[in-house]
Amino acid sequence: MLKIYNTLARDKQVFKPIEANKVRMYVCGMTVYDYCHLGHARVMVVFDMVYRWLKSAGYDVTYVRNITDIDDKIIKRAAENNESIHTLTQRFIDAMHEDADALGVQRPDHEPRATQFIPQMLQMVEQLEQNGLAYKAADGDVNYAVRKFEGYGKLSGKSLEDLRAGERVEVASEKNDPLDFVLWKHAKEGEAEEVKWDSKWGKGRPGWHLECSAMGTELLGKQFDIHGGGADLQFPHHENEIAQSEGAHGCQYVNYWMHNGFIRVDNEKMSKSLGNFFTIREVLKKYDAEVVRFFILRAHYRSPLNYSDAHLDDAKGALTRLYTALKSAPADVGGVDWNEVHAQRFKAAMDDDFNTPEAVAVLFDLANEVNRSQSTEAAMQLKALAGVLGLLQRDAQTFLQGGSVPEGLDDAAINAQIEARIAAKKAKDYAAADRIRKELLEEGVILEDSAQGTTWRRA
RNA sequence: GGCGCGAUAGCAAAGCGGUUAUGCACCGGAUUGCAAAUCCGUAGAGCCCAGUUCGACUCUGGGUCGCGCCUCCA
Repeated sequence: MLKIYNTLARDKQVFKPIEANKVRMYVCGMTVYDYCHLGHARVMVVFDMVYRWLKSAGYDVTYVRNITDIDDKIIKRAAENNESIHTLTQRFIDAMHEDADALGVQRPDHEPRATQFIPQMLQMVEQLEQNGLAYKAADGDVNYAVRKFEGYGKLSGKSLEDLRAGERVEVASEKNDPLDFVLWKHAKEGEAEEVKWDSKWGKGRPGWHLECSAMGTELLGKQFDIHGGGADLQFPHHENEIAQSEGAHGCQYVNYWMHNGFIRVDNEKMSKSLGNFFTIREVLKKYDAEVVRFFILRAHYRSPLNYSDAHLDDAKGALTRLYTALKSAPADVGGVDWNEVHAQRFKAAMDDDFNTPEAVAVLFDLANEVNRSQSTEAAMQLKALAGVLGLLQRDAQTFLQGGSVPEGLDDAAINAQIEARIAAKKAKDYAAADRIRKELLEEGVILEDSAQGTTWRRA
């Protein structure tokens, strides 16, 4: 029985899908004006894990992760680069897919782009206007009248009074209430034609919050099961989505809200604005993508996760132990035997709000079992179980010999040295054998002797 | 200022009202020509102060500290 921590209830709740055996979930994706950083990697990997676990549990899952391809920052960046927003966003969408693929993130069932759902967005604004929740301001923007929506703040736990009390310095605004947010931004002079769409309120473009409500509704319906995103989206983004969708449709929007914790650097949130971010591709130059995925999954998705080379090194060492246990595992291991004791512990952990640290601990216990018993069944079970998390699916030797920086000596050179060392050992010339081993070690190659012969891996 | 989250061994990170989390590092042993890998074993924890309880790292209250949101942010 799966339990999910629902931000709306601030508690773990038993998961009950709207439609038996079907799950419809939506995750806020990227605004594509730059390369993805590690924080984006965490969202992608975490919800990929959720997606995989739901499917593994037998659900028919429809997973939507949107792409914001129209937004102030995109317009600004495109102007700076003197290129069209389409060229800009397409480039970063491609880059995002490369990063996601590297991290073993499965493609969502739908990746809607905001610019392809403008009619649905306008329709929603119209509905909100009819329901008395939207108004056109003097500056031409169409805003959402927050105070007219009962229940505003139910997700973030903020009341309108609290929000007003905590208000920051507000720029001069045409809003009826400073907390109102924009549904439709009027077009400004000098803006490219490609960022303007016609509407009954005049030319303009959609507000960010509106995009997700409209795309979610279009692809998943007025009410769906799970909505995810980073913890920073809880307010105002998700709060506003609720106001829009429930205000327009009059029914509950989402049943379970999930929010992942941040990646931190030196104990501070990694973000564009703080400038302390590392892009995924930057990190992948130094660390194997599976190490990064493992690093993310060995922490609970709601906990903060500090990024540093030391922690990545630690994750690499741990993953190496798991792969070492799989050295003689067959390539094709088949499915998981869910009746086996480790699998049951694994399932219990995953069903408890996706407790991947606990699930990973089970993997280590199973690795110990594999090493002790040399059982092929145990090895197959380990690989199959890890596969549920999108881990350990490569050939163990490939992983172990790949190393973080696949450069230096090539395989042939290493094997030649190993042969030379075997000859030296046969001749009882241990000084020569040790010298070869030491030289290889200096090249980052670690030798391991066993009854079956000598194998090597990269440090 | 308002709202929320967290504090676990050297580092990272979970569960649990009483019985080994787990990984890395450390110590002892097995194995090895010596290593590495592996196995066996030891050691090491729960921010502070109260309370509840036969018993609290785990529950309650109060502190302290850290982080996040209240503006675009995954």
